[in-house]
Amino acid sequence: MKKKAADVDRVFHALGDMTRRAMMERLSRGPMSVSLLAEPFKMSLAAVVQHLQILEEAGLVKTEKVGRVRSCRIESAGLDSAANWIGARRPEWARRLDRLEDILTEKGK
Amino acid sequence: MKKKAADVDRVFHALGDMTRRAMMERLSRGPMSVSLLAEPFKMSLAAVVQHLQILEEAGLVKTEKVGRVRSCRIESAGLDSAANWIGARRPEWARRLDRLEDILTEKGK
DNA sequence: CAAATAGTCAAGCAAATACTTAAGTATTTG
DNA sequence: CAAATACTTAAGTATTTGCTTGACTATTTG
Repeated sequence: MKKKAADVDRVFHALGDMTRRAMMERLSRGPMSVSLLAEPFKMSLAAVVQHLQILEEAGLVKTEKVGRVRSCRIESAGLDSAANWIGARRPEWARRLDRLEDILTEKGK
Repeated sequence: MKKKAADVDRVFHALGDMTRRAMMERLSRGPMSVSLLAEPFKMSLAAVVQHLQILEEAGLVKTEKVGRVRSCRIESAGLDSAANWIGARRPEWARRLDRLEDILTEKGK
């Protein structure tokens, strides 16, 4: 159940890029095809696909090709491993505050 | 209270580098001087300081110079903004599971 | 079945990044 | 006060990265 360091590395490296984070942002609102995903970006489709590959290798995105269209969606495994890494490095008192905040927010919602 | 996109960018960019994450890992076990922090890395002290600057600009590390030694420690502001970004993009069901896990873990400790 | 669609692949280039070396500045310490 | 310590600064190099272009492969659609 332990995550390998190399996996965490891929995840953070992938999220280290502005464009790739924007793609995650887009995909977090629902799955879509490669060309629809690429639409708002001022770059070639090939470039978008290259970013997509990096996200996929990091376990942040899962894609599936049906016919001639490849559908992309967020895979939470990657984001989970990033969240865990951060959680483990944050000082204990900060984590406690978060938990408090979670509880308070729960009520508000 | 809202975080600027540029701030989140700096944080993820900073954490996107292997060496810088290793530094965070080291600092998460407690504050230390620059040269002690640099010790396990096979690179010049100057290179370590450059990484340190990036971490500091991202709000991930705070440093203070006393006499001739600069002391470094983790600052949770940066990690918080990264955690928030991830939390916002993870599908809702994943976040709920996390909260459940938190509650369960609380008992175990 | 021809044209359009949706992506794939590979080579190459320019900018960003990580790292080095070398010389310099404060601050201890013997 | 001289030597050692703990960085600091600047300039240059080499690698990595993001992106482009152009040619190519499937899969629809009219």
